[in-house]
Amino acid sequence: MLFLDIGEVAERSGVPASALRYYEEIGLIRSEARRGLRRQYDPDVLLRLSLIGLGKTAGFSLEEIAAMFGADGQPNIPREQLRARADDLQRQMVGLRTLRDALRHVADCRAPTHLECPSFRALLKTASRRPLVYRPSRPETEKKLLPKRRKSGL
Amino acid sequence: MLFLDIGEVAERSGVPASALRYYEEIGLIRSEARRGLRRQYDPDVLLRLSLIGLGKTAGFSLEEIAAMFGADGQPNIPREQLRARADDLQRQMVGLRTLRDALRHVADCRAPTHLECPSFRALLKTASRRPLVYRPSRPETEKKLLPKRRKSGL
DNA sequence: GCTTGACCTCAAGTCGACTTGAATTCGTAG
DNA sequence: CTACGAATTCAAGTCGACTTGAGGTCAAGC
Repeated sequence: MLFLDIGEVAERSGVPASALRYYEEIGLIRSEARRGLRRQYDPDVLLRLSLIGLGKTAGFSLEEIAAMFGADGQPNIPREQLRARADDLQRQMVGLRTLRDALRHVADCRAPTHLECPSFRALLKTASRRPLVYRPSRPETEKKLLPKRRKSGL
Repeated sequence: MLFLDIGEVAERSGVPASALRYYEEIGLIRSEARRGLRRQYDPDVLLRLSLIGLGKTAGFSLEEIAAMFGADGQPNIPREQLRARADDLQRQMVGLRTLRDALRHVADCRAPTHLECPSFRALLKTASRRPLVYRPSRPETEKKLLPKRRKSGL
């Protein structure tokens, strides 16, 4: 057989079997057949899982990642979306750099307490109330792009 | 009175009243008194909330933030912890920069599909299976540093 | 033929940081 | 005095991405 058992896929991809079943449930991957009860996966699923992993590290949600695969199963990522995400990352980095510098400054500051450090106080004014730690600009997701739970894989 | 109602604190700080009650429940802030049932806050709570906001944007969990306040209520942030977090941010930025560049490259790539783009394929090898999107190095948090739910504020 | 262990399904639990809702209690303005 | 609105408590719900557990099935090796 050219098919893989779920355990095989899990081992080779590093994605736990429970996650694989979950991915299938939400239609993110699929198994090609069953042997008895057991899912049989096309080895291609490994590439797909790499893509999914990449999407995740890039900060896409599973729902967004699912939308990036066309009906043919080929990844179909709009270049504009990639650029937009790159710009998100850029903005995130700028914020992180500011924060990093401020933290370092405060760590080295000689003021007796942090509260007396002027740059710490400045930081309080500026850095607060700004969500910095990864809040990707999700265009209004109208729910149900993915059916929450479905009976079987896609 | 020099005290503030919860609504006042909410308005001035931008933190919803429900969140303020939650913060109090977990011992992150406290109210000084009650007028009838109503919490009365010392105006100092506003500074404290700024600090909390800052901690959040820096990626600390509420639990970690709570640990940064000494028993006296003064913030007491170990400089080493600040440096460590700055280094976390640094690492996070490096990863983000790589990812950003890769995304831009792929967006501009002339290969017919992303899968045929060599740098995309390279990205699959390297970027995958590496948690990038903010997973701060939490030293083993042994649970129950903060009692999950407690009867009253600290 | 029997055991073993990998796999199955389905429901429920987890985590963090809150929000929401229902039922109730007050303080204050009219 | 009464109504109003702001607060209160407590339990439960939310979100995303899974994990866990109980109880059941099945293919392969001995």
